[in-house]
Amino acid sequence: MANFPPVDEQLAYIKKGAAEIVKESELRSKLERSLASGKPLRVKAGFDPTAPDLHLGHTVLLRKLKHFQDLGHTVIFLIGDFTGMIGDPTGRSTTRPPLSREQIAENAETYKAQVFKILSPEKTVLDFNSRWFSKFSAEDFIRLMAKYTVSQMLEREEFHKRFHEEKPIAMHELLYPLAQGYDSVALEADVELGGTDQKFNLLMGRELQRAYGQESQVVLTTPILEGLDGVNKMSKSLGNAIGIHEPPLEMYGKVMSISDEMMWRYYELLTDVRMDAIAQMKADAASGKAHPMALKKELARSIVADFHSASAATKAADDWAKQFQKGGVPEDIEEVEVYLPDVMAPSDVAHQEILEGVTPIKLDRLLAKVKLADSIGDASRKIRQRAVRVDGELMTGPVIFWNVIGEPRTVRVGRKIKRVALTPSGPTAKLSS
RNA sequence: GCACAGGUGGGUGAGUGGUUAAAGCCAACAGACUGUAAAUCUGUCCCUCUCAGGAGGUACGGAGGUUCGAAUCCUCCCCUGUGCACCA
Repeated sequence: MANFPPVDEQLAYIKKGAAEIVKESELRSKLERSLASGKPLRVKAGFDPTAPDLHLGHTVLLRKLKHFQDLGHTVIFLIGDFTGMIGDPTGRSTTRPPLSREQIAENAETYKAQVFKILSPEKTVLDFNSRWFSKFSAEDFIRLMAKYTVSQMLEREEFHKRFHEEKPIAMHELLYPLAQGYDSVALEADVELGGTDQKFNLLMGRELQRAYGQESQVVLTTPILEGLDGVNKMSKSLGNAIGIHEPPLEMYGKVMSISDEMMWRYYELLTDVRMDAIAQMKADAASGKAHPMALKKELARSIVADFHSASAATKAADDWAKQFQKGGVPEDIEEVEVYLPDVMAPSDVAHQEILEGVTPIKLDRLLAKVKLADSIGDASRKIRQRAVRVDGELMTGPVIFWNVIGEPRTVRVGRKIKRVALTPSGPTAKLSS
């Protein structure tokens, strides 16, 4: 197991794409020791058990973890099932309900399925911080709290800001950084990885390790990836995320929707394209030598291929081109069935004769029913805004006529498309894709 | 516990008795433009019904009350922040 690359080589590999390393000199000496002893470094990263839906933003960190694995070190993937009960004070004050054993186990499985798309399962140690915290007594906690001071805690920007804005800070929120920091003590971590927004928590690990008589871990932060809006960090709750489990077409489309400016950052953080190659592309785009769209397509293809397959990526590219560039319809659209009586117009409204097999349908209800609109009112507005097409035909009124027996029809609202079939009876809410 | 300041739509933030479903801004959504993007312009942005002209129902922390009429006034309650608290 003692076949580590030379220290300088390792350092260079690790530094690529890292936002900050505290401290690099310590990392170097740790690597030197590891090389000499043949003992891999223990590299830790913690994850919140409440959000097992990973998105591309998380993969920036995972990629960096992978790099450590590539170098032969031990990666500890820590699920913060205990700290999850506290709730990370980063961001909004959404109180999180404690998770049950089953939920945690379930989420852990979900994590594994997603994370191992990037990390090597056999080189990854999966752990839970409830392993040590469930045995923590009130006394232990008081001892832990005694290691840190209130003013030190208030140095944290999040707390500092809220304190001065006279916003609430709950006691338990102060415990979060302490608990997370203690994880490093319990694991005797050599290195901890996290996003730059976690810097405070990561540094806490260093302080606490020292306080508990251990050598301090090295902290490596990774940049926070901006979401689709190009401004805020990618986050599911902000609705600007690309989930790694999303279908190829959706993923491809979302990547295509980022701004040209963001494209470089995505190239940098989400692909293995080298920095000089990215710089070259940037120059080509600026000089008109390469079309930004073509470069973005390549980016989208690469990302989809990472999480699905090369063939899925190619197909997504074709479908996407069909749907958005040629105004056509991709091959695999979600098909939904709608129970006819739910959307049938009252007979007195049908100011035309009902032909054989043709039924008047309330389009606004239909759109709301299949979730192409938020509500009936919303659907009604969309129709007025000339955003609704059925089988490519622009809809201008609330009532349409539908051949009940016919094939499913393609309903389009803006960029969203679904194939809708009516079922005359039996509320079979069948979904397929 | 006492005193003071606050609690408005997804976010911010106006509004202190009556065209206020509630300004402005942001976000979001749709249309035009485009390269799919960005920028720009236009429209929409609580729910339901509608013959698409409109009609009705909810909504400004919660519950009552005053009034022809309340987000706006009164009472009680809940929540947040700040100050007071010991040395008598």
